[in-house]
Amino acid sequence: MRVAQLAKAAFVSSETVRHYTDLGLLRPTRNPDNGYQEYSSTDLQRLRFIARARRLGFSLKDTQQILTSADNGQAPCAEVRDLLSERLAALQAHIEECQRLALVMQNAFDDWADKGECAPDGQAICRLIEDFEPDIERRPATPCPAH
Amino acid sequence: MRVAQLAKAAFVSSETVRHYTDLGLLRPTRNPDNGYQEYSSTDLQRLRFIARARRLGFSLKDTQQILTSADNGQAPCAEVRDLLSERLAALQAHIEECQRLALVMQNAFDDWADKGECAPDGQAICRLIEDFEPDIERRPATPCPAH
DNA sequence: CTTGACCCAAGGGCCGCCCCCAGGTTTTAA
DNA sequence: TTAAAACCTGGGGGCGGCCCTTGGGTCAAG
Repeated sequence: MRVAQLAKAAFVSSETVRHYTDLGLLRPTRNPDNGYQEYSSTDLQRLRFIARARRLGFSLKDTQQILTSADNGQAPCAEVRDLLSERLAALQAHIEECQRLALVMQNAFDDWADKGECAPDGQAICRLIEDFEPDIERRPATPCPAH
Repeated sequence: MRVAQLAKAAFVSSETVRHYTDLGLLRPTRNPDNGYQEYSSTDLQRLRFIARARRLGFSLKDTQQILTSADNGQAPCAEVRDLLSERLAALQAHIEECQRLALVMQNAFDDWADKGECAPDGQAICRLIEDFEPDIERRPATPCPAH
């Protein structure tokens, strides 16, 4: 199979296939006539595996590690379980951080409902923001402004 | 003030100050003797403004836009309110997506509690993952694996 | 006069791709 | 048969918001 066929069979883009190939997650051979990449059914299995792993919340690096274990004849199941619980915990922490931020935003929005416009007094930039300091806990800023 | 002093006064790193300066958010002058950047108290005000805006969930680009409006003598309040409600909506969508993913992960984890190890049968990579296909809705993968 | 704390510019790295270029190949349709 | 459309290649840049490194120059305290 060539790039586009493999991509279609796994519901990903050709660029994604090329990206995974660059990372060494897929190992096509070369057609010596034209230099094209030739993917086997094993590559398709791996690609589908990667796509599932991604949908399960694993990073590409996680997936690479799992594949490497499997390539070495290790059963990666224990690793997979551990990794998943780590990723899940991290995701839950992330969600909580996002929720805290959402609260801060909502509170600011509500507070601002009353206040009028800044007069451009040459001093302040925008009092809405400059007067904002709800709690002094210093968060490291936007966790992830929703791609 | 020089970089480190400004940074300290606004509780950010020197690299962040330099980064904002590169982006044009801060406009120091040059000390001709040694080439050092010299920041004014206006820069400190701007930097604190930026830090607050970031804590409120605005992106650097948003903040840049707000600062530009203010520089042009516009009162940016209306803009700020609109922007905040957009960002809040996006953040809530992001949270919901993360929550869906967390559910998927939790379900997988629970399902796997029973299943044993993959025998390394030379065929499967890891049945835990390969047998995973809870619902066929194709999510675009990890939303944001918690930096 | 030497430490060590600071400053500079320029560049790469993170993550997971997407998009563009310029040119070669293969497939399809007129 | 040929021309256009659709594919392929490698290499590069871009996104966001910094952090870190390299290889220097500068400056305050002891």
